[in-house]
Amino acid sequence: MRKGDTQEIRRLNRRAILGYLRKSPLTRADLSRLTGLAKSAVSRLVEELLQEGLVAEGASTSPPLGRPGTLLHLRPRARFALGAELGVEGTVLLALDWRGEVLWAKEWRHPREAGPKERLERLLAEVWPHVPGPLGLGFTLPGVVVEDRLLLAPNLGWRGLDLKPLLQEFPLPVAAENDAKASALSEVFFHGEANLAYLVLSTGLGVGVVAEGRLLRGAGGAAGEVGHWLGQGEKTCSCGRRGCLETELGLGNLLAHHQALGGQAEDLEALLQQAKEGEAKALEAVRHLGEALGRFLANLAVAYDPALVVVGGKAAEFFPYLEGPLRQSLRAHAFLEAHQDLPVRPSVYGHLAPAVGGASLFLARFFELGGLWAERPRRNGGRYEEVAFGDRRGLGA
Amino acid sequence: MRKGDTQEIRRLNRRAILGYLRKSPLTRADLSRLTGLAKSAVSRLVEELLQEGLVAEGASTSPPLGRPGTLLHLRPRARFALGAELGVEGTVLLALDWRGEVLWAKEWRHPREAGPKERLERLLAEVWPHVPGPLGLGFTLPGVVVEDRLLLAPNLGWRGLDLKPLLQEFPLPVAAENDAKASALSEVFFHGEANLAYLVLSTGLGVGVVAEGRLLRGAGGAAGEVGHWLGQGEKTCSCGRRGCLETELGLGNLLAHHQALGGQAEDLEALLQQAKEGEAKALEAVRHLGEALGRFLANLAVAYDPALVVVGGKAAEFFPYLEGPLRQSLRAHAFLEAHQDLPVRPSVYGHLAPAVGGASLFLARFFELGGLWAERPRRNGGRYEEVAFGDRRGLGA
DNA sequence: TTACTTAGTGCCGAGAACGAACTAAAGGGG
DNA sequence: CCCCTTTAGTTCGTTCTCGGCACTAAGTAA
Repeated sequence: MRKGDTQEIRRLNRRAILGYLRKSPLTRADLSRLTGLAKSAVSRLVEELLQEGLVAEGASTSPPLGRPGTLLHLRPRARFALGAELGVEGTVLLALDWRGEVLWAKEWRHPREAGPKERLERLLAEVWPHVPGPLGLGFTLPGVVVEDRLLLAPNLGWRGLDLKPLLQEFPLPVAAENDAKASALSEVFFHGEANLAYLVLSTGLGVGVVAEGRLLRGAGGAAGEVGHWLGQGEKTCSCGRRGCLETELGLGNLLAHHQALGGQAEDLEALLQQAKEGEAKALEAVRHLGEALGRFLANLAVAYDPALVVVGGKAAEFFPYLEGPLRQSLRAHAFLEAHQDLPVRPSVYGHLAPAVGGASLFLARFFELGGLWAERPRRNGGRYEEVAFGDRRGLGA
Repeated sequence: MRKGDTQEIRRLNRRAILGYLRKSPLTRADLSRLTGLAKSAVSRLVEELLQEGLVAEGASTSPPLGRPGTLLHLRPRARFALGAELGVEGTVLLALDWRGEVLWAKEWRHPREAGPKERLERLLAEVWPHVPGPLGLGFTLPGVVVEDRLLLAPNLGWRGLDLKPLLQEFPLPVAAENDAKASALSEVFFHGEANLAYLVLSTGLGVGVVAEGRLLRGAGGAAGEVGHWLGQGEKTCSCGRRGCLETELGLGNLLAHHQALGGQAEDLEALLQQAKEGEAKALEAVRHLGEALGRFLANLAVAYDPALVVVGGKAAEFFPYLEGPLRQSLRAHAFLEAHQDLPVRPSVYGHLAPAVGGASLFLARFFELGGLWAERPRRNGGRYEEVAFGDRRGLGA
């Protein structure tokens, strides 16, 4: 239950101003109208933001009548964050500014058997040259993450891992998050849709859900692990159970199905190439997957009722071939009319998406705090606390 | 993006004080420590609340050392709300105070073919004698409700209904909500668990999810319509599609299964009676349902990751017989270890639960506003706006 | 040149919290 | 019996932030 004082009011109003400026340049008068704040209050806060170098003055407006205003805009690269993905294949590290622009990115592969300690130490070595500067480092894992603990990551073969000791080695604030959840957050942060589901479909299947602008984490960080919905199948999943949806929809099964049709593709890259060339069996296998995905999306739609579904992971590359059958199947299976034309689009960041999501953890937090970063530094040793808005605790807390 | 001024500070701090007092009586000094507010600020706000009759002074504490404090508590029945359920069978109307105590309740049945206009007019007639007084009337429907519009209620046979014109007839603030969502809210409001799923299982199946104290509604109010997840079945659902989970788990199918086993029960009441008497076929049918429910809950757990599942609807009455097989099945099918012992319990309000949920819409809102009810009366004609905390819009809005 | 319109600043008052000093009310020890 | 310690609660002056009004600034139109 958050208490209020004058500093809290200042934070709320700075947040509002930065939030509007993030979308487009505005004059002080515009901000006063939009926020409902008095012009004098806006002027004062803007003056503060100018001093801090977060905001800059730009061109003048030329209205049909009256004195022209001075447009204010956020200064590009005034603040940025690092993001990393610890994926099954390798690691991606990048820097991202508040506009979502990737300032630089670096990737490396790793031995199959590399453990968490080894991989995080390599990451630490890569991060060192870039501090100080970034707001923080957010990194993602393909598994269930809660409060810097990794409960289970079947596709990495890791489980029950307390990351805190490793994270304390880093010379800047660090946060860990599930890959789908972080990706979902980056979508809402950069594209503004407050209700969406971000599907990560590669070997595994997971979804990050944002509802009313807030990430749905659940009590133990496991919300959205829909790859482990039990279906009618009988195949054994990497989690050890049988019949998980992931065994049907995961791209491993796409390859297997293609081979069962008599297709010749040794990996997904080859299969994708064949689809691009119009090879019939490849297209048929993809069509089959798209149909199953459409049915799955119909279930996703009634579970979370998103206004948008973003497809990420390796499946995003197959999207042009998946899209048709997927939409047709979704239309046929949707519960509500509104879901028949549920917008579905591929992720824009490609394979960088999870790392972008990681960085957006800190960018989102920065704007949530109204840019008051230096003034409240490193509470809890700099651990990131919450990205979404408002109290995490609710009515009964 | 909410702005802040001094009134907002006051609201936040009144909300904090009322929130703590709602749980137990406390002295001013306790409140100061808990909220972090200065003693003087607490005294001033408490004085205000005493004047308004929301809070009263009670006994003195007798600490081992120092001056005794005066305990403060919320005055029972100082505020209350009306709640109603427009169910398939009939209508329930009740009054509920902030402690969750049902002040009075009234129920009536209605002709099968009664339409929304007819039923709401009857409700209006029953409500008239009780106004003014209540904070508002929240009523629930077994269907998809968004912003006072009922999109679809298969089990009522209603669809695409704009309730606003009907609701404007009421002489107090009115809000409509899905039955499972409202029930879920009442659970979090009265029992304090911020992450839970409230299952309504009768003829239909739906779930209300609360995550971090906020109701999960989705973009179109359809989140949690899990009764319409498509499974492997082939039975035709009331929604017109085939294979909805509801056709498997709905209690209609329980009765059918019992009959298929050779059981003799003409309705659920009779079946329940037989289960109570230990009749083998009844117990077997219920066991079968419990097993399927356990599997379903494993899926629900990975979808929303609640810390608690509450079972409501007619199924709550079967809970003693469902519980064993359900837990066994859940344990066998759970994805995470944490979900193996996911607490599952029946709703405490019995068949009044949805109406209690309706009333809790207004009670929750009242506390969210820090008890500033009369001061912000009837914006939008008294329409209830949001129950959950903070901005509904998020990062990108 | 003047009237009008809109942008932005300066100043003061209001509301709220904070903090320090103070009073109130208990128990315990000499 | 008095005084000391401890905790509860109040009073009062200070600080912070916004709101509102008056005012200046900078355009267009007549």
